[in-house]
Amino acid sequence: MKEGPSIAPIAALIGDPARANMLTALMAGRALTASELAAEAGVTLQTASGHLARLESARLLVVEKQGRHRYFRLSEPDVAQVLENLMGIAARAGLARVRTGPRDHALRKARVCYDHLAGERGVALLRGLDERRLIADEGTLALTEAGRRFFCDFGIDLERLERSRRPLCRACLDWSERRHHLGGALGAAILARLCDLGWARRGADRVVTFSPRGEHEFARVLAAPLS
Amino acid sequence: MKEGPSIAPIAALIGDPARANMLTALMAGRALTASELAAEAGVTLQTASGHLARLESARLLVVEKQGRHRYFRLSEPDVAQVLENLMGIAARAGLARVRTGPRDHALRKARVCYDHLAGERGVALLRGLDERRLIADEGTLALTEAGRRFFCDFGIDLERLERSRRPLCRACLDWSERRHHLGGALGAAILARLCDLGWARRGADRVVTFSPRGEHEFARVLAAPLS
DNA sequence: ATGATGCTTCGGCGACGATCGAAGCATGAA
DNA sequence: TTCATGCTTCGATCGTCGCCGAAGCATCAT
Repeated sequence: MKEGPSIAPIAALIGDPARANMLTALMAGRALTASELAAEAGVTLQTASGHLARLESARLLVVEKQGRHRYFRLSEPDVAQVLENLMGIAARAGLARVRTGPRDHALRKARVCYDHLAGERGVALLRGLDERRLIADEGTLALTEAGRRFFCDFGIDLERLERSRRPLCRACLDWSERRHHLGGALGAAILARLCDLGWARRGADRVVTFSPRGEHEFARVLAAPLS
Repeated sequence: MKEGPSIAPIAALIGDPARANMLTALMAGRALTASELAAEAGVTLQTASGHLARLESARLLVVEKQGRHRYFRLSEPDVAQVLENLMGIAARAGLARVRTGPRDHALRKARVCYDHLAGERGVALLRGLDERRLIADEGTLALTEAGRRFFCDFGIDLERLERSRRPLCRACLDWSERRHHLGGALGAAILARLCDLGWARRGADRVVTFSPRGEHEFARVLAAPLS
């Protein structure tokens, strides 16, 4: 009846539990096969196949064929962003999952949000960069001169990041902490570097685990103490 | 089966056409009555009543009673942001509304995105502020010293804005332009000031119309030429 | 070839939920 | 009080869509 693109079909697509589970699983940033996604969603393969076809034709997912496998991943970062935003709203509405096991604790501590660090550690990272004046948070985020030097030393190729179309720093709202963590190209690069250095490791799911030494170094040079 | 808040119920709520129409109507930032929303959605009053009750209990909407009327509005800016993000995805999926009338053109030109300016003019505004070095866009947005002085002269109380919890500048993705426009507290304040000055006027729907003089002044002191 | 694996298509079943008519309950006006 | 308006609740209907079993295609291995 009105104007603008119609959001209902897209939202309805996300609104089915099986599809939502698949999309959530893909927020870890890895590409998964149809069978894996069927298991994640708790449905049979033929049901999952139908769902995936619909998600793909709506361009929420893109597919890559490799032999007999079909690997699915989220098509664009903004899809991940919508999902993360929805989690924030769901958390406020009190729609936490019933099964809140030990993994849930690990998730709140440190997890992958599409391709950057989220959870307690993600929030501590942003606060640490702010307190160290490596990033200026004047309502929004910008790299300082000191920050520029620091990240070059830290082993991140800023020039390459800036040539991409993606924003360098982006404040991303954390559903578990209700505060911002660092997204954008820099956020992704930092997580990648943490893994390269062996300070952290990305698990099969979205959980990020720190090594003892990594935890120590992370707190020393990057993060703020937990508040 | 997994972890984190479950997004499916929230997305399903947005995924019904009637509810989506109501939410879209509320993106204009005004509070509307149940009857008005029923008309927007094209359903009877009793159907709308049920929808609204569900949207409220999920905290997507808040209600305010005034006499025999119940005024509904979006509960938080992040709800509006999810809706705008969904529009972006829907636009990419090619789900434009069938009825693309003259109002659609007006909407693409200038519209309200929750409480700030969007559309061609909104994008031109952000680009103009950037080119004039009033806002620094180093991957993300921050007010410069020159910008701080400018907006004080322009009649915006920056100190008040900064005391609020809301971010001052925020890049908001525009579904029609596929580029960023300015949101956040400053974005909202600028739109309000444009209306105070008589340069622009907010219509009953989301359309923003500029006066001839307002259009001229807007282009002179704020916006960039249309690219 | 033969079989195994990964995935898709088809058909039918079942359930959830969107819808509206009718009745009920408030609030405000005369 | 009496009536009108705005909204909610109830009950019943009906369409849509998610689901799985079974069969059909691909691709790869032997």
